[in-house]
Amino acid sequence: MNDLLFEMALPPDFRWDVNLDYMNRSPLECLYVPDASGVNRLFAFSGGPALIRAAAAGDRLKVMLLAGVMPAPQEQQDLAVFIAEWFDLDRDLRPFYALAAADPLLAPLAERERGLRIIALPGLFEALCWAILGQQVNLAFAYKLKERLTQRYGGSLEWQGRTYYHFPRPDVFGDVSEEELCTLQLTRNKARAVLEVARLLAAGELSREELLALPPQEAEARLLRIRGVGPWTSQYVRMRCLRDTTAFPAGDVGLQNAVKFLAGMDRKPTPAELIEMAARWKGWEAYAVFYLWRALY
DNA sequence: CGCCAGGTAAGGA
DNA sequence: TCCTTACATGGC
Repeated sequence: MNDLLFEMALPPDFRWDVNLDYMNRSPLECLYVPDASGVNRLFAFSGGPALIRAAAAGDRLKVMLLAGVMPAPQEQQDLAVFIAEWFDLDRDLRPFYALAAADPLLAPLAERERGLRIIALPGLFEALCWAILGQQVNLAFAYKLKERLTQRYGGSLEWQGRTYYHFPRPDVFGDVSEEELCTLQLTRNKARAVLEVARLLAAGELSREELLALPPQEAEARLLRIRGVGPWTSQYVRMRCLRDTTAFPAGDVGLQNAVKFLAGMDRKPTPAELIEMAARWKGWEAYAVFYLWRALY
């Protein structure tokens, strides 16, 4: 099966190969599978899972169904929205590039990575879990934790000798205990936080729509009320899920290392120093962070 | 073995 | 408000 579902227009200042390079940054990623020309990802539709492929052709992005159920018309519209958010297709990056060109740290990166978008995590549950799992552990381990969570509780579909997974839905954690998650080597705090987020989402006490409707500071405050969600996690979720370009995870050790490296410092900058520095990137702090992260690869 | 890793909560000055 | 400290485990 290789049905073309629809095509999407790609904006200026977008380069598919650069975004694919980003998606190829870790072979441990379990929620999508990029290759030389496109990316495959499993989605959960009402009729069951479907393996979707996105691949660029000129200034269009082709979205195909590789295997699984045919999504209903409304689901295809939702899919188009998801993909537009995933690759931040509706963003006009010209102001960011104008700002970056005059910035000593960003200028070389903006040139090297030109056309890179913030690759989003549009699902709030996935985004919160990914942030929680990534707290205070190296990325390789965080990917393994995510893979274990996904393989045990998510959905899957096999296609051409490979198994694809989608992230679990929050409601499947209703009867899961902290102890059970601890066997996957989550710490007790991570297990508790994941279960709490799952419960809030399943109960409708937290939703992406609600957060998107709030002013950034109030969305921030709502996220911080969740035990296990601190400043870094809330900023990270604003940046990667709510797609707030002003989010700035100042406590991020990857950001600290990137700035230390690029600025030739003999120590990591403090969060306060980074916040001061971020004044140069006003309105585009999240993009600055995303590009600065790329300096580490 | 020791240090670090895309932090957070809790306790105390 | 601004320090400490415990947590907890893999990667290198």
